[in-house]
Amino acid sequence: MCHAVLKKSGQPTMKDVAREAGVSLGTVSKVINEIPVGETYKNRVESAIRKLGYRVNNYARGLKTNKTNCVALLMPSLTHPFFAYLTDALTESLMRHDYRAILMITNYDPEAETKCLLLGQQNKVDGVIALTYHPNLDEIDDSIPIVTIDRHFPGRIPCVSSDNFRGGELAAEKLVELGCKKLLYLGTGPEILGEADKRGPGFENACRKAGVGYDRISLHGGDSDTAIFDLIRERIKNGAFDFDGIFCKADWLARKVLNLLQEYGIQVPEEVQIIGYDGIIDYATGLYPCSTIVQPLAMMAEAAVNLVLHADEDLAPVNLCLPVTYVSAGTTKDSL
Amino acid sequence: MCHAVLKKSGQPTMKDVAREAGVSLGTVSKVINEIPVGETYKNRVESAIRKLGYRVNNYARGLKTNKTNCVALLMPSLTHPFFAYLTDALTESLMRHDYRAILMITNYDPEAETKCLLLGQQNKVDGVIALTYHPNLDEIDDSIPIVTIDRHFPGRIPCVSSDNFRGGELAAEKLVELGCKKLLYLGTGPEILGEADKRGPGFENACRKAGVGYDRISLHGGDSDTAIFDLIRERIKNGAFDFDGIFCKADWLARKVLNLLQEYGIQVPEEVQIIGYDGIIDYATGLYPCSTIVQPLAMMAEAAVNLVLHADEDLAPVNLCLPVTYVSAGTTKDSL
DNA sequence: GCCTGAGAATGAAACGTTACACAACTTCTG
DNA sequence: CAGAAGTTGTGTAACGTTTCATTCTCAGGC
Repeated sequence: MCHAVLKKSGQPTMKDVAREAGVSLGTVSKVINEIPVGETYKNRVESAIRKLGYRVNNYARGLKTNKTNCVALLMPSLTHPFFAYLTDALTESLMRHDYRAILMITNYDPEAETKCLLLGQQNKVDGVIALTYHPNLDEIDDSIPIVTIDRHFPGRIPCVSSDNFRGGELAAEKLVELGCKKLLYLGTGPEILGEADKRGPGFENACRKAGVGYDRISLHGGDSDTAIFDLIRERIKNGAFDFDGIFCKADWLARKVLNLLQEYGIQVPEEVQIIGYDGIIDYATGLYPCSTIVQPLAMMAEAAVNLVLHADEDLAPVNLCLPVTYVSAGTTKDSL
Repeated sequence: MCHAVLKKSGQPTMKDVAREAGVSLGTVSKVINEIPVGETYKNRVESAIRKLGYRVNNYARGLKTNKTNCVALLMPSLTHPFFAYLTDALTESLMRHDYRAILMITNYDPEAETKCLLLGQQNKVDGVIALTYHPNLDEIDDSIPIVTIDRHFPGRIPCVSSDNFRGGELAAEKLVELGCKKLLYLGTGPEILGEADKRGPGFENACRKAGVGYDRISLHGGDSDTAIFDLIRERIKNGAFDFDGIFCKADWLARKVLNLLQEYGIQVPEEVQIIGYDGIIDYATGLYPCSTIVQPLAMMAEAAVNLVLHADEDLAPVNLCLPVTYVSAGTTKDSL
């Protein structure tokens, strides 16, 4: 019924709407951007938009306004549940704010991280939320705001993380409270690279404060490093495994250790209690995988999004540590 | 040392490069797009680009060429490991092809699905890869190619999935081969909505062919439907649970059923054998969560990306079912 | 030596928006 | 009722690219 004038091809543009409504381009623009405009004009434009099925072309708009409503998300991988859940929360938060998420997977590769950061700039994203390891920030100019998660870079790049130090403390406090006499930390070495590495110092701090003995076994490679398990096996065989409480830097690690101990007939939590970190509820079982320190995932995502979207206002605290909580779930005596 | 002429603000543009190199805009464009150009000119332009740190503005380019090198990814959620792994694979595949992934989370909400599809059009993505349930396709014009995963819509929208029917058959065949006499399928009802629902018919087909008895208990709500577990409990209590082989529509369901059976002291795999579907290796344990039918995730991602990027050439088979494999992992007798 | 044609760089016109200066019209005010 | 002030819509110039018709240059052929 409504035979619009044949266009060469493709979607209708503002020009078509203006012609259809018998108004100027500027008026159409105002209606679209919700700038007050006379009632009659507004109605005419709106019905023309409906009739033609007009939709704003975000690329033209982005070119003109230099604002794209896109944020790049840099993640090492989505196979790690923490990253997957975080990405889910970040994306949903961005969408609520009427932003789009451009997802980039870096595979823990510094070169890829740098490349993605540059790609973000080229794509004119309004900001970047990055969970990275060693990007080369020298190559990145400061034309777009960057917010990191779990990684505090020198300079003024804001960082969002859970309160890792406090999380470590909390784990130690709980284990002591539950009767442990000799504790073990399984995590990264003493050198602090990311915020997550502060779990160890927090743990050790609380151990000292409580006057309880502790030791550490360090993962040196990435998550695929298995040397740590051989070390534990060794100690168990030699009778040198005299710990009754273990804090693991992540839940997946806690699960692996749990399996390993059970392999040797060591009862958890009766003989050894284990606390992990992350607190991602397992999709399969609907349960926490182990007793754990829970990161406030939704809060972290929301905070990161807010920081990156309001980066210009720079009333931002540079390093945001959000509160963690302890949850008992099977690998500590309080869950019996 | 190199004091470039002060620009009003922001990144250098092609115009700046042209001025710096003493050539025309067109020449710069050619160099950038790798269109042959005289050696001297090329060198002059390239060093000007390096000197100024010029980067293409993808928004200007997109406006002009109507090609954005972006593909929208519609996912219900990233908390389901299958979706997370799939998104990971899709994103990596897209990046290899020099495309960006715009991630959209729909939360299984048809309205959100429709909205995201429209948003994709407005954002001028070059295509959409969608794992959706009930979007309102009427509102979507065919200005951009859509490829679905696990969901075959009437019309000419190509669909990529694992060979769900064959997967169901395979599960039944294996259970029979391992000595099962009475089988059970836990999955969706007989109505086929998505490709995944064909696991049931495949299973039943193989059961009939093998002449072995089978039954079905259907999940009616989404993954959060717990009625099915009550039903199983009921049957166990009544002594009406006489199955020795169960095929579950997903690994997470198999895990839950496994836990439930163990709760009642039923031995797996000795008394009852279980096979799931998906085959996502658990990050925590590094193992398959149960004996399972493995979907060819990487292949599916690659296929979906190829289909969406070459949609115009339309030599595309409309419904692509990729081969599945069986893996034994603890819940069947062949893993003892 | 003139003409033709190939090859190569140029310059202007888009692409679909927004923003701003301006014009046209109301509405007050004294 | 003239003029100022306030509204409200119009038209045009960008934004940073690509594209294509055009111009320029230089050989080669007759």
